[in-house]
Formats: sequence, structure tokens, C-alpha cells
Amino acid sequence: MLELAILGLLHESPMHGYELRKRLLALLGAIRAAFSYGSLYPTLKRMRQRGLIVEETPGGGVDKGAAAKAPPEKPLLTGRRARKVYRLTPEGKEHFAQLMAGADSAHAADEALFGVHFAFFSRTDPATRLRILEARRRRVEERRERIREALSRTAERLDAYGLELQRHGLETAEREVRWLNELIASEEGRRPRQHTDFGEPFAETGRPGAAPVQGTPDPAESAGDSNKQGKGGMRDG
Amino acid sequence: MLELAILGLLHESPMHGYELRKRLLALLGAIRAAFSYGSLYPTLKRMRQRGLIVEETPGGGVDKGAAAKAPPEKPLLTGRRARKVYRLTPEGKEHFAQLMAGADSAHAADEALFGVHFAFFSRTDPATRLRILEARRRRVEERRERIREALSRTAERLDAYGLELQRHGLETAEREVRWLNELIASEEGRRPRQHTDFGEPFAETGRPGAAPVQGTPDPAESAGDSNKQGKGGMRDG
DNA sequence: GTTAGCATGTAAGGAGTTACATGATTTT
DNA sequence: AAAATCATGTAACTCCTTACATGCTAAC
Repeated sequence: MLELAILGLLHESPMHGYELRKRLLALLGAIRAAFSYGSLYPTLKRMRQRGLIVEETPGGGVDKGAAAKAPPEKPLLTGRRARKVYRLTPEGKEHFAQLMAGADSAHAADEALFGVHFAFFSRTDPATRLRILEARRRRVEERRERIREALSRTAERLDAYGLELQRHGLETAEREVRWLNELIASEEGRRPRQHTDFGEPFAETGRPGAAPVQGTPDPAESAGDSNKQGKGGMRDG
Repeated sequence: MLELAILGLLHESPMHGYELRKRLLALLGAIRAAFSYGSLYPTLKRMRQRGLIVEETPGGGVDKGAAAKAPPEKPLLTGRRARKVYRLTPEGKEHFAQLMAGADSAHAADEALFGVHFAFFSRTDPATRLRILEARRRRVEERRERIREALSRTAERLDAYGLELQRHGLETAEREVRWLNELIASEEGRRPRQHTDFGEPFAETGRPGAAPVQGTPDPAESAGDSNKQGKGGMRDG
């Protein structure tokens, strides 16, 4: 999960470990706690050894064409301890694509892992997004049905707190299925069988204040690594 | 977590591992998947070695006063493989009470662990219930505030999916806080400063169809270890 | 005779956490 | 001078899962 999250974040721009953790918390804080450094740094090490990322020491430069990156007027290591900046390799990008595309129903069972997949949806293709959403929906529907059965089987001889837990769990599952239905409708709406239409996903589903997805440019083969990342239309939330 | 769940379930009646797993799934299925046998059996072994539970081989009898337990007309191992039935010891009961009472805010952060605590609320005292609920509420409120800040800080340069994840996470947190508020109000309602009142907790909070908590007899000092367990209502499952 | 359900276990491994260790720089 | 923040890393450990191994009985 951490590996997937790192690969996903590094799609945006190179980063060092400490910043990675902060950004991860900002992006995934709604679904899970921050990853510890005790798992972050060893994971980065392993990923570097596997060639998924490369380490760029900002003082020396690796061997990439990073000449105009750090002009002396803004030294990247102004002080502090030397930081290691990691950049995604083509292999890393490929591995990320595989992790996203290969997300099966087993993955869909894990709340947090689904959240990580979802957080990086804009880095994958619409078909993969749809598959992940549908796999998750099937899982949550299965859970919902299990709870319903348990509740109807004479409440499975539960006490009041056990019952309340089931009731709340059932509501939670029902709510998530509704959410997934909206998301799936959105995704389907943006590819209406033929050449792309780019309507307003997330809109017209009964949530007036929600931010509609702007035309996220299909990144599945975006080629350029878009170091502009400078806001397409996200500012006036 | 598994240990707590086992201790909680064995409060009800002695059980063997296989049944324990089924009951655990029925009780906790709304919040997490089934525990695997690969963790269940070693955990039972460890708990037995620590004296939290005792193993009763239904064919032989341990050394307890279990003479009238298994009359030959209904042999407990009618066939199948020999099953090991585990019974809670006083030490196990004490350990359970400590695990419940010692649930701090660190525990409250874990979704599933809170669920397990909640599932066994009727086996602990009202003060402990209240402390666990309030610790959980504080945690969820903190998360809610973090998300709100992240969303107001110009959306922390998130893309549309990142934004949607935050929005959904915020709604989830808000909903859980409301739920916890109801539960806390219920708990407080049943001990109105002086001698117990035993009103209807879970009622009058705007949910008409909800099952009100029946007068769960405060088990915090139930004293008797109820060795009657000779099937109080388990036969017509 | 083979599948399904009941029943118990072990060994290896995954994916994280906590605690510890180090060290520079900025703020109080 | 102390504390906070930035920054990286290791070692030990927790807690659970998967895969494997065994064996018995009932039903198809």
C-alpha cells in the first residue's frame, strides 16, 4: 500500500522522504493515519534497489539533465540535513500502472487500500477506474447482504450493542454503495460508448456543492511528465 | 484485538475454535473480515498458556465439576474431529476487564478495534463505555478538523479525485461524530447523576425503528461465574 | 468417489509500528 | 540554552494472513 502511494505521489513531482510523508498525510489523512518513517524509509530504499525510483542528491546532481533545476540563488539544501530527492523511473511508472490495473477483488476488500487506489485515479485510465470501483462495490454489497441476513436471522442472538453495531455497519455499507454508484455513473458518463464526450462527472447526481471533475487529461499515455502541474481549475473550491 | 474478541465472546459461553470464528464473523462481520485460523488457534494456545482460558476436552472432562455436562445420550463429539472447548477463567475475565478499561486514545484511533470494544460493551461498566465512546469521538473530531483544514487550505492542490476523497472522508467523520453523540447521550441518560434509572437508551434520539437497549444487567460486578452455561438458548439455532 | 463442511494446527512471510539513534537549523 | 521542525535511518517487534498439512463425517 505504501509503495503504491509513493509511486502515485511521485507521479506529480520528485520529492524527499519527509515531504512525501507530509503529502501522503494530506492526501490520505481522511482514510488512514500517517505512515511512520520506520516503514517509509526502508520502503524507499527497497524501491530504489528495484529501480522503481532514483535518488537525486540535489547538491551533486545524478546524471539526469537536471542542469537548470537548482540555480545558486535558491539552493535546495539551504541548511538542514542533506535530503534525498526521489524521482520516478519509467519502470516505476510501469509498476504503478500494473498495481492499479491489477487491483483485484481481494484488494477491494481493504478499505484503506481502495482509498489509495482512488486517490490516484487521475493517474490511470478510465477502464481501470471503473473496474476498481465496481470491484469495491461488489465487495461492499456482499458485506451489506451478510449484515442484512444476520439481522434478519432473529438478530443472531446479539445483545443491544451488538445489534447497534450491525445496524450502523449496515447503514455504512448502504451509504458507501450509494457513493460508489454515483462515482460509477460519473465514470460511465464520461465515455458514452464512443469518442470521448467529457461531460461533468460528479455533477447532476444530487450533490449541488460538489466540485465537478475538470477535464483531467487522460494520463494513461500522457508521455510528458507535466512538470507544470500548476492548477487546471482547482482553486475556487 | 483477536484476544479481546475471544475473551469477549467466551463471556457468553464456552466454545471451540471453529465456532468462535463463526460467531466472531457474525458479530464483527460488519466492521472487519473473519479472522483466519492461522491466527485464531495460535492465539488460543497462547491464551491457554497464560491461564486466560482453560481447555475442556468434552470426552474426558478437565477436573472441574463438569460431571453432568456430557451425558452419553448426547455426546458432544458425535463424530467429526475431537474439538477443544475453551472456557474463560477468572484471570481471563480480569484481563478482559483491564483491556476494556485500559482502552486509551491510541486504541480509539483504530476503527476495527473500537468496533470490538463496542461489540462487548454489555460486558463492561457504564463509566468505561463512556470513556471509550468519548475517546473515539475526540479522535474522529480531530480527523474531521484536519480534513476541514486541508479542504479550506485551497484544497491542498489536490486533483478532483483527491478532493472527492476528502469530501467523502469529511462526511464519514461527521456522520460518525453524530452517531457517537447519540450513543454518548444514551449512556449518560441511563445514569442520571444518581441511583440508576434504566430508561431507554438508543431511544428518543430520532431513530424510530432502532432496537432500544434492554436492561442489560450491569455485569461489572456480576460475581457469579455462571457455570450453568448448559445451553440457555442455543439449541434451536 | 468426490466435494463440502467440520475441526485443528504449523511455518513462513507481509506490512506495518514503536523505540531508538543521529544530526542540522530555526525559533522561542 | 531549550524546544520545535526538518531530515534520515535501523532494530526489534506486533499482529495478522496465506499456504500447507491432517483428518473425520455427511451428502451428492
